[in-house]
Amino acid sequence: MPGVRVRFAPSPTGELHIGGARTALFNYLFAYSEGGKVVLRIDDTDLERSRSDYIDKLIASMHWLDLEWDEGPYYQSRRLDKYTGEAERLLAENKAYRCYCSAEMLAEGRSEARKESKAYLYPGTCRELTAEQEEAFQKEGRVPVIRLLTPDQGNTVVRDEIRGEVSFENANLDDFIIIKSNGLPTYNFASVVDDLQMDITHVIRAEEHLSNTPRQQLCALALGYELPKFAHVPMILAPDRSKLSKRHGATSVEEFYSEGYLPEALVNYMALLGWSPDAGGEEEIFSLDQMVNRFDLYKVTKTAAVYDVTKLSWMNSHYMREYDLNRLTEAAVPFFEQKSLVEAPLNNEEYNYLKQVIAAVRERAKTLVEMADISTYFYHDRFEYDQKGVQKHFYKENAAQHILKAAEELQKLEPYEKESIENLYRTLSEELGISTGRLIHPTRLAITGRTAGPGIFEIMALLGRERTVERLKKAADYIEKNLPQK
RNA sequence: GGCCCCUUCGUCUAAUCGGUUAGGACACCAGCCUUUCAAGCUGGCAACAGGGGUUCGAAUCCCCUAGGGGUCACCA
Repeated sequence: MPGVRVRFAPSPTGELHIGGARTALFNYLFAYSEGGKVVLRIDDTDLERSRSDYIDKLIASMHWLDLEWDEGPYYQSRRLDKYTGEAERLLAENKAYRCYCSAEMLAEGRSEARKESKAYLYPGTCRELTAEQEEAFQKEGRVPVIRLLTPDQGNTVVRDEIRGEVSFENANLDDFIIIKSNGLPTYNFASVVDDLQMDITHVIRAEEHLSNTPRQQLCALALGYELPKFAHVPMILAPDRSKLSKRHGATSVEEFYSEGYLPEALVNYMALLGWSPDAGGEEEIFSLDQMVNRFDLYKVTKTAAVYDVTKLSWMNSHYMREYDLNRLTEAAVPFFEQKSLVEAPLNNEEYNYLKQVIAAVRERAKTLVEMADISTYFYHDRFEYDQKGVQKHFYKENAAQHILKAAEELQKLEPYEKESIENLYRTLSEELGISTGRLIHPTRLAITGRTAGPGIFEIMALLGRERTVERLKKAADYIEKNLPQK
């Protein structure tokens, strides 16, 4: 389908939400799977809530996710003449009219309707104002809005690429506002004008916009333009099936970044929320390019998806294992910095050490934050011994002597490296007449404070002879002092 | 409340024209591997919201009910 043009049109009133990010993703996947183009448009006609720092953050998040675009960003706030121009035209063609009703009057009507538990529809009070009446209102200082004149009868049918035909009764649609009294267009009008003028062929957006679509079609009809195709993708819900909000943990792309998720994992996870590639496949790991190749808009689900952090975590740990080690190291630096383990910029030696640490721990962490967390003992020995481990490994018969003996031997070991350390431990345990585990477990506890972690010989080699021996001695000391008298 | 959308394992999902032991992934459980933890491998648990139709046959088509979500702004 040549000539496909989609747009992603966020409003800069907050950080990029996971739902918005997935909408952007689907737009991206669809456009490029069809050889089309992506337009980025900033819908910033709400002066009260739009903030320029959100625009920067939004764009930064898009780049981080690697969701690039071909055109834009365009800003609605810089295209205001387009909307007023089109509105003037509708006015001239008698397809729209000025309305002088005050916000107070409307609010009154609404609360009235609420009492009767009915939906409020603007009654069309100003539909047939005479020139004299308008002049009188203007002299009073009333500033009008512009409303679209909508049909009272018949139906407006939305042809949705995902949901099929959805029919709305025009009687339920009132003469809605297209230009506010401050001269700015409303969403339903601005987005239609832009979609039409920017030659957008497919409007792919969240399901919450489905109910607005008939209004937009009415706008397009009045403007005399051809309609783009619509596709409303399902929403993303919180685990309790309510709307996703801050109380459900991370919801914005930025938060996922700072919690230590990799962009590839987030993108991969989001894609699978509402879409799945060819049937039956066991594989669920896809790069952006692979997704583009397999994407099919018509296979997007109709059902809202519950966002579940567990699967994202699994996916993230998968990407951490598979990532190029240098890239992973670079991605990890800020997180190690945050824990005061390293200080950027790292010199060569520091970088190489960090790289080795990461190689050792990467497959044991689900996020970069967790990775930094479990790496602290590679940087300092300010750790407590895990108490369960102490019971289990330190208070065993002769544990202190064993550790001390190992320390002694390690001091003399040449060369001091992973393989030779392992050999030493194997022969030493044999000499002592104990299992290698009896030596290994207390050693791990002594030099890491933990009972779990990477291969112990790898840790010892990485830590170096000095720190290893020192920590072993310190542990032996601890055992002597704390060993319960039996 | 009106209008609109949706409903398959706990979660994400698959099932060409109606005929499958209803498949996969995550999570969970068990076993294997192993110096621990992970990872990996093997196996297991687990779903068609409910009720009516249509049909030889329904997860799939129709209707009703229930539940969830969205929307009803001079927000987008």
